Amino acid sequence: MNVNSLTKVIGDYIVTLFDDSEGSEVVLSRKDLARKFGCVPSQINYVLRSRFSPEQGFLIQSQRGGHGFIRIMQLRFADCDEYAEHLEDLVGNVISEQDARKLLARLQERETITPRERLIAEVALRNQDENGRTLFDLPPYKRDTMRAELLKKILVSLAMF
Amino acid sequence: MNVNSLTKVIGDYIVTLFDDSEGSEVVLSRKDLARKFGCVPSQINYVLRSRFSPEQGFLIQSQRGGHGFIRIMQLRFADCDEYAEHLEDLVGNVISEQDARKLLARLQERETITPRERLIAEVALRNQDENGRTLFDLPPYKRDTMRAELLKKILVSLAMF
DNA sequence: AATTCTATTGACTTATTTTGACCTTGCCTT
DNA sequence: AAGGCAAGGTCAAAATAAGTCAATAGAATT
Repeated sequence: MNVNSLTKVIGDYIVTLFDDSEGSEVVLSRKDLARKFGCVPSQINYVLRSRFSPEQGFLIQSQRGGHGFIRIMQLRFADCDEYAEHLEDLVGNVISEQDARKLLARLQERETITPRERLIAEVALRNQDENGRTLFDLPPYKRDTMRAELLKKILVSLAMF
Repeated sequence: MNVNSLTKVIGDYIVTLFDDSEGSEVVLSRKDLARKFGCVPSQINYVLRSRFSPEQGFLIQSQRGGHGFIRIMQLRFADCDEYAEHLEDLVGNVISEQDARKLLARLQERETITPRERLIAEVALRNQDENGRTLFDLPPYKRDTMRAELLKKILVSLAMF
């Protein structure tokens, strides 16, 4: 009983391609990849959509027809200001509890933040949320904007470090 | 159900999983766990909410759908309750901005927390303070108690040495 | 005895992965 | 230039699994 979904396996494989190639881009063939993992080609699109989106720091370029290909490029940032800006875009003006947690998890997985840093952030966010709910009786939308504010402050402060 | 509520049994079981596993994380399936203990799946959520919260030093990451899972990470040593109590005393029910900052600085100097961790804590505290002042127009005393609460939650969640 | 906190349950909701049928694009051959 | 073939793209349904919420039940506290 395999605990990993095919999507994860393929996603991990693509990440190893990045490691091996040491460049910031990887080119692959949808058909071949699908055959390699014994799945339907559209599964590859799903992997790309769910694991290599611009949100997650990747850009994808592809070509159909005879000599089709899929190119995945990893975004890089010139300086910490640019990175901070990217983070602010990522969070936006409003963010749900779930999305905030997912973002923190992703950052931790990528070793942008440590588990302890993530823990502090989560505790701070939860605390604010709880106060908003119980003390000030704030509507969900207000809490979502306040969550975004706090999360941005935290992440941007770390980006500068 | 004094000593052996199902919740306690399941919580203890999860703790044994931590002992058995080498690392500081455990991955489980809500459905299987529920079946193992003959309860409804949502009971597992209750166990997690009540025993494995970030405030208690755990982080939870989960995924729905096919190959769904629940991953619990333990970020502090289980037996620091004593020290945690000490921290609660240290912070007290009320703490000024200056004292909070001094405490964080001291902890950082002692290398109990890293500079980045201190930064997150300060950002969170300042953010809460500012909201309290500008958004809710809270009196200083209230802000001092809320500051103490947040600081304690953060420090206790790390429960460090 | 009343209240309040903690636990249990289940109906309903949301999210993720997998699969396949059908669509679009573009090189290449005729 | 037309048509064929070889990519890749889209979309939606099915399968699977977790989350939420509120009603209830049970324990503990006052």
